[in-house]
Amino acid sequence: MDEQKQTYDPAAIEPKWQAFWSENNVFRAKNPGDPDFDLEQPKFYALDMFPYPSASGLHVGHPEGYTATDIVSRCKRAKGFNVLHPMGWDAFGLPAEQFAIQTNTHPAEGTARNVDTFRRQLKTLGFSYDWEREFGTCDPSYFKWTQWIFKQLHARGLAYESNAPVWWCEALGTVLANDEVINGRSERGDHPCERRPLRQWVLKITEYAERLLQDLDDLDWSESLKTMQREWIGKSEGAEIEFDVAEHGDKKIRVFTTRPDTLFGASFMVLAPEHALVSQITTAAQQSAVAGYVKAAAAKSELERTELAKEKSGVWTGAYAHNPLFKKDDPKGRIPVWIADYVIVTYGTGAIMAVPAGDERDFEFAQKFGIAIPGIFAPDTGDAESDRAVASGDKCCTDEAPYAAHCQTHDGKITLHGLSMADGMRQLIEWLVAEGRGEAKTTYKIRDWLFSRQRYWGEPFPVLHTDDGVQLVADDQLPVELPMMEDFKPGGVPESPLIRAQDWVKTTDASGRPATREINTMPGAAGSSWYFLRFCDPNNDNEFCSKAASDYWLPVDLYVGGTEHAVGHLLYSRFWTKALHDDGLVSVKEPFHKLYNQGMIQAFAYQDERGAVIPRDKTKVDGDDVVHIETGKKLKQTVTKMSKRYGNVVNPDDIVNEFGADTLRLYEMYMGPLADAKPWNQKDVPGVHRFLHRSWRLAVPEDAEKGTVHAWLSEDRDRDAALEKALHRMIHKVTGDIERMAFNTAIAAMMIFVNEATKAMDKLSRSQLLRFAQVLAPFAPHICEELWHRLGGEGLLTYAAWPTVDEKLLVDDDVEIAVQVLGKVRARVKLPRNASKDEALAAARDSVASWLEGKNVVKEIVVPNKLVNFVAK
RNA sequence: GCCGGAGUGGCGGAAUCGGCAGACGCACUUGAUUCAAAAUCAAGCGCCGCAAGGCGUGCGGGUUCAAGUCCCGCCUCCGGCACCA
Repeated sequence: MDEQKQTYDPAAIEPKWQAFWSENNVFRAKNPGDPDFDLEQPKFYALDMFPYPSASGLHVGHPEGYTATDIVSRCKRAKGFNVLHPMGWDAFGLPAEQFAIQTNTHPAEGTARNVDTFRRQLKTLGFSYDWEREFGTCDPSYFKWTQWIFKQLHARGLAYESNAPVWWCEALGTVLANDEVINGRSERGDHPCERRPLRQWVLKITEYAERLLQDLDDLDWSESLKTMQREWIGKSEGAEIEFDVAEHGDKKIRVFTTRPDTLFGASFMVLAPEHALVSQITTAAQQSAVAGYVKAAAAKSELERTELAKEKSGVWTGAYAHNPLFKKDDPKGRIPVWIADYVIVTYGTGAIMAVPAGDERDFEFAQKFGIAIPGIFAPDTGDAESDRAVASGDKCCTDEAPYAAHCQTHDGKITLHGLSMADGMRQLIEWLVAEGRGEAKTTYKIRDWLFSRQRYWGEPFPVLHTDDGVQLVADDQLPVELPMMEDFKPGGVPESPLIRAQDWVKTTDASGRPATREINTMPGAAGSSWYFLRFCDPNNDNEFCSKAASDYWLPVDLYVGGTEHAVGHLLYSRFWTKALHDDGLVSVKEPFHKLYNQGMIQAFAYQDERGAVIPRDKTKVDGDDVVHIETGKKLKQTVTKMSKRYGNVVNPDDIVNEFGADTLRLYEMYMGPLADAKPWNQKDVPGVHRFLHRSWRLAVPEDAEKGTVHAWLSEDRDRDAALEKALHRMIHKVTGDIERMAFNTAIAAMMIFVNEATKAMDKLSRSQLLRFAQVLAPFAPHICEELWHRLGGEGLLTYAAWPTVDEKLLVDDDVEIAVQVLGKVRARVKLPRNASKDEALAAARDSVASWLEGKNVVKEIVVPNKLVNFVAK
């Protein structure tokens, strides 16, 4: 075949096997309809969050998750599964365009180059992807179907144009969705954003809010991620209640509350400053104060509004509302209407009833402005001072508390006293409904998905604007491709650069009438909302994905990636899947069954006594310490995110060049639990590299004259019983650990085996080494395929059946048990496995005789095959 | 403020069901090999103590024959949410 070196040489064997796998299409996944497809074979779909191909290339964080899914994929393949393990590129979007502007190139060019780099880097790592399924979201053959799906959403009324206020980011020259704006600043670039009413395309994700919430329960996702989605969806149950505005006959204020039962304690109302009623009900005397407050609130950025949240502010409108619990002419029901910026116009009805005795914010507000705080809860703490305060309303009581006796409707029909909170709410809502004053209501915080951007590098909408309104481009005209533009920079106006491509914009509709194209483009998350579906059937020109293919492959069995997509991509993908399901286009309701979040790979950094991180090139190692080169002062080790600024970024290419891909894969899996954040420690890398050398030496002699493999391995022979047991124990451990994604302990188990085998090297059999190579292969595939080949394993290791474990070999004949006196280990004794209780006690008592001398054993605990504990006084 | 997760040697981490804390790796120490170094191999390596022994999983209590693991109260760090009525 080729020149065979005797020492472990990853630089030679890794490219060799990568080429072999590629040329022979070893990792191709069979699809329904393929000639050799077998529907009986179980399937496994292992998916990575496909990367955004940035100009800086692969980061060590990428291979962390990719290695994890690759291990599972290779193991499943060996266990007889038909495995779908694809890779592609999330290639449309802002950063590519930003980079193109900076470097004065076209984003298509830069993206293609970056994709080439990523592909090359990933291929050197030996991932078992089915590269025939590769695509990028910016490929016309892909975004044709992204546009087609948009049409399906539009047909069902899930896509609409809106003029509502949206987040506009001047620096990025585009509008952004809620999940892309954090505290009023853009997630990407940290630029300030502001609310502006602009015509935009919006997707009606709110229609799916309840199902997106309910269906979370059955997913195998971490609780923290589910919590993030639940909080984002933000469901609240309660009621809407209608108040008349006094002296304004027909004017009514509707409020949303989660505690309608506390209506008895409502002593004022608050409208958001932007609320439509404000200008209508404000009295002449309050006109200027109210106008001033509204203006000031509008000028505040979102950030200022939340930052200044500590101190309540507000202005009285001069108007009064009437609490429907009281008779029309009862002055107790007459409560003032205020405006304040702690009430948010976009949530609920933008107006609240304020119950200072039951809500901390309302309490704070009432105290500051001297508004009445009517007590509505009965004392029950037993603490005199506290009880007095609760009863009089001097204390806010936000927990569930018994109602006061006077909580009774004016008609006497409802008395809350003695009821539970749930019953109180239910009865009061019933009363309000009967009175025509309100109804039960559920609200959600989630807003519809802002789906258009004023940028060039995205999917064009399949939309034409005509005098008659919006028309969708016919299916046979898809895809609508981007026009080639020299200058695609965003303009200063909130309008897409595509407006300058007038040749493209001006067109005709199907019947030849003049039309203009939609000039906004879709957001980056459009293409990533269904790529997992396309991977099932990526080369289909007639459908977005055949039903047979998606029925077979979906849902994704294992999805691995970072938490940064918790409320963006992961929610949008679930939404699109449900929408397509409702159209009968896919069978599943959820795309990702098991989701695993990898932790971030961090790096060590060094900080001075003030805590400032000193860049790596300004530090040096001095004995056991790391010191600042300029000052010579000792620095303290800390852990940070990898950052160019600190000079502690690790490039995977460097590791591959120095140690090989197998070492990189193994090291990243050995660092610690996949889900944990953990620091890269360059000093640990040679440790796993040594392990591979030791593994290699189990098979290959250093001296070429002694042969390709050790003489004793040339043919099979009797297996050494002790090694066979150690091997079975190891295989059992590794198999279970892969199943529970505990790769670090799996590797530790293999190290233990190699250590044992090294000590009795010439007792190893060929069969034992072949099986060892098989279980190591998912982690370090190249070295194992090479060992398999050299040892004369049948066919390719990749498709060799996973070794079986003989349960009988997992147990020893003798066990060592710990002997404790009063819970402290004082001796160990060796006993036959499953020795009787008496036998164990007798042996144990002898072993700790000196500890029991002069003492009275009052109790004896025997845990079979583990320990004996004497309780002696 | 609220909701999660975590805190174990010099470092990364292990302990899957309440049953021997520190697996495995790194670093370090000693020895073998070597002219020497690297590599490799062998041994040691939680803390205090000459030893016997004692102490030890963020802190303080508790349950238990037995607690890193369970309960109560705190501290610190990380992540998320945050005037959402």
